[in-house]
Amino acid sequence: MQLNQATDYALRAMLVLASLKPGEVVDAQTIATRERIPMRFLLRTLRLLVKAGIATSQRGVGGGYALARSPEEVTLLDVVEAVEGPIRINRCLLDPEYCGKRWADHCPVHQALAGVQSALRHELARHNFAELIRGAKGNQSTRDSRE
Amino acid sequence: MQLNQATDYALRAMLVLASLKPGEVVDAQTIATRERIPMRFLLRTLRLLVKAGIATSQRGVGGGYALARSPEEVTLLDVVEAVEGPIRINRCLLDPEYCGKRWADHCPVHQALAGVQSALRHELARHNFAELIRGAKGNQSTRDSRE
DNA sequence: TTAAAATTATACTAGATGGGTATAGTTTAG
DNA sequence: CTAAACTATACCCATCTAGTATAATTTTAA
Repeated sequence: MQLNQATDYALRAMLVLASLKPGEVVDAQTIATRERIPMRFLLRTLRLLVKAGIATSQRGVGGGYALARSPEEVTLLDVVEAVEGPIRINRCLLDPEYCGKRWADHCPVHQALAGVQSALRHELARHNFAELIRGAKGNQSTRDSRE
Repeated sequence: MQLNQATDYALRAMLVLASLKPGEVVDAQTIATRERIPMRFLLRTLRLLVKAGIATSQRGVGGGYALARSPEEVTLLDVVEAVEGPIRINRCLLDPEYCGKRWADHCPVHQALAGVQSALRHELARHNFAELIRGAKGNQSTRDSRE
């Protein structure tokens, strides 16, 4: 029940991209240094973001990366699913084969988890990168993560 | 971003325990057969539930497992954390060492993820086993998990 | 007091995943 | 045509996952 390291790096890289001035690009080495991310690992991760269509890349001299759309239009969910694939909280939600066969649709565990998964995805989709770069001050969620 | 198989088994085992009449116990073999769970794996998983204090066990002839409290008082969150340990969506939420050192508290990614994690835990805590055994009909969440 | 029914406690294993590195290739500006 | 950048695979090792194996302990009851 944890996001992997690539996703963490991707989120921080996206934060850098979201801060760029329009038309500007930033190269991977700069991101790697600023965010203390292993270069080769970052390159692979950035490719996932490009493939998912939330970042763009330009090769050659003076090339680099940028956001594919405005920061408001990119959410945490976009990044998480770009790196890790679609969120499936339980494999029975992905492959009905796992759902005990007998119940399929009317399994109460399945139903409850579907609701939780949906809530999780909505929560991730609520945060966009415009909000994030505006900064953490004035954050609407002050609840302790430990509660 | 997925619950592991042990958790899935635990949830289904707990569903069996929640259906017991007061004073009744059920042995692991019965659960394993009914829920198609590998016996030895189930035994280990049940031990986690016992250690976490949400199930009780009784050894010897006629022994077995039961809920430690009423079904209303056991939530999905209890089971998930009993099996997988505390939910930490990102390791930076667990170990500040990972949080880039420079920002610590004022990292916007950290803050947003803390909010998401909190929402996830609350959502898991909303579902208890009394509700689950009452059945999936009349479920309050009909949202498609794919949305 | 012994046998059988049950849980407990470790230890092990094959395969997958996670996090990272290496090597080689392609595009592009100048 | 060269250097700066991204692209594409392939590889590596440590940890995790899911499951199995072996042995011990507790309890009931014949």
